[in-house]
Amino acid sequence: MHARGKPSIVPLAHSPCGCSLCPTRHLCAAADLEEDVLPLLAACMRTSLPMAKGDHLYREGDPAESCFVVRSGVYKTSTVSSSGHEYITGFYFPGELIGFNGQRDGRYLDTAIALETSTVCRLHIRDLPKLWSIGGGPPLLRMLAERQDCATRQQINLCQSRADARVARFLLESSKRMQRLGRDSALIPMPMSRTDLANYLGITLECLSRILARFRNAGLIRAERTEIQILVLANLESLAFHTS
Amino acid sequence: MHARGKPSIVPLAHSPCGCSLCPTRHLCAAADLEEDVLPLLAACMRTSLPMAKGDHLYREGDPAESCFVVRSGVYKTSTVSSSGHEYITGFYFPGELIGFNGQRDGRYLDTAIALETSTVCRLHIRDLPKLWSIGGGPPLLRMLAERQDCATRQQINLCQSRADARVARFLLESSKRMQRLGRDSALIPMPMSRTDLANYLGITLECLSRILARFRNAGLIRAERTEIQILVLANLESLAFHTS
DNA sequence: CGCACTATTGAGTGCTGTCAAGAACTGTGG
DNA sequence: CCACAGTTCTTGACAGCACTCAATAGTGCG
Repeated sequence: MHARGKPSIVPLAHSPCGCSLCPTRHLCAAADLEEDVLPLLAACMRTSLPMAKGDHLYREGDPAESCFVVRSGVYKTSTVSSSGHEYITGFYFPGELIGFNGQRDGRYLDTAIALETSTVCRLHIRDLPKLWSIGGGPPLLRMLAERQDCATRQQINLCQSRADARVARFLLESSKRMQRLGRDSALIPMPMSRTDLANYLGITLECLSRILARFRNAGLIRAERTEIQILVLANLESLAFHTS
Repeated sequence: MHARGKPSIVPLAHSPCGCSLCPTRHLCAAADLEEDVLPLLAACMRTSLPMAKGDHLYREGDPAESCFVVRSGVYKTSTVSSSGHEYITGFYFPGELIGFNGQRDGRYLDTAIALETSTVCRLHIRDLPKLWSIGGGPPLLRMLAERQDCATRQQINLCQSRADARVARFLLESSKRMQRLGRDSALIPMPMSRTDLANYLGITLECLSRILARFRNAGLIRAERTEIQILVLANLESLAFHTS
């Protein structure tokens, strides 16, 4: 139940981050701030050393002294119910906030794990006043609202009883994410296992596998182990919003 | 599609709120602040006049200049997908934050409607710095994290494919809410229609009706139109977490 | 190259969605 | 207080889809 697959807990040592030079600064709070404020923002944050696939950023129940913004790579969060079942609650790409739920009662409510070599920018909670004083308040709130919206969209997706609609919507959602990152919006990276994705989508592994096969046979996608290419966006969209 | 059932848009006129006298002050940000700071908190907020059942607090797409804390009554939020289908995204009881998603891009992402005679405390976004300066920052963040957690829990609930488990978990979740409000945790108010609840739970109206009947026949609950009484909590819990 | 893990494919059962009808409730007006 | 109409909720029958169990194929790693 308490799978301590890797030794390292919580982030690694942190080096100061040069927001001005960060290739992903247009994705996080830095996007809302003037160029000359970025050094001040950098003084509030610390960039982690690269974390390896499978490393824990934090664990459910750990004291929550920080929240994080993904700088590179991908993370997943999961939580364990009282019945012992594990639920994947989200995937996080660069520019996305992670670990804020710890502010509810001072302890993280989920576990965050890197899905590939990844880095985060760490914001210590005690530095929040400093962040606020340099005008970082509104951008932080914007990112919080974004995270909220992401959860709500997934909530809506899960209300669709049809499994193929869920998968289609996941692909469309991912496509928008890639577009936001300035990447090819037709090329969806799949760093997570099929098991994790099925769990996240509330369907079984077998069902997901079948649906991907169906999509592939219909010529809608080209599905590989670690990435999916969208070939016919329109058909995917009609599937995603098909009532019934 | 654009159902303007009621004339009044956004809140009604606001009167200053006396947080010190508020019967629900231990549920919102006021709970984290010292007694002598409450007048300062009150200066940041405005309490609405009572809103009638069916009144809109705000509508999807409206400019988002405020967020709200429910002071009394119940609200629901809903959003309309591109296909025109409506989704109920949440129910909000006293002390719960609502309308914050508007901070993502300055416009509300959902529509909020009162389910019974209700009031809210309004926080204007331009007053956020003032709120922060009196120490209201951390409590606000706590409430944001709470809202986030609520969405995540619902997301997890919807991952359960079994409809009876979803209903059982909704009842348990509601029970905890009542406990938090200091009410009878076995008495779940149902101000929403069965249609809205089924929508929220991602099942059909008929299925929800059948499950409630099944629970009732099994002696687990006493189901009325506007409230449900939990009779055997343990059995409900075993249903909620029954794997499969 | 062999092993362990992950992913795909197949067959059968059960639950939920759909369609349809009937019952109960709500609010209005006499 | 009652009658009535509209809405909301409950119950029934059937079909389709996703889950379960089971076996096979593929992948990554030592």
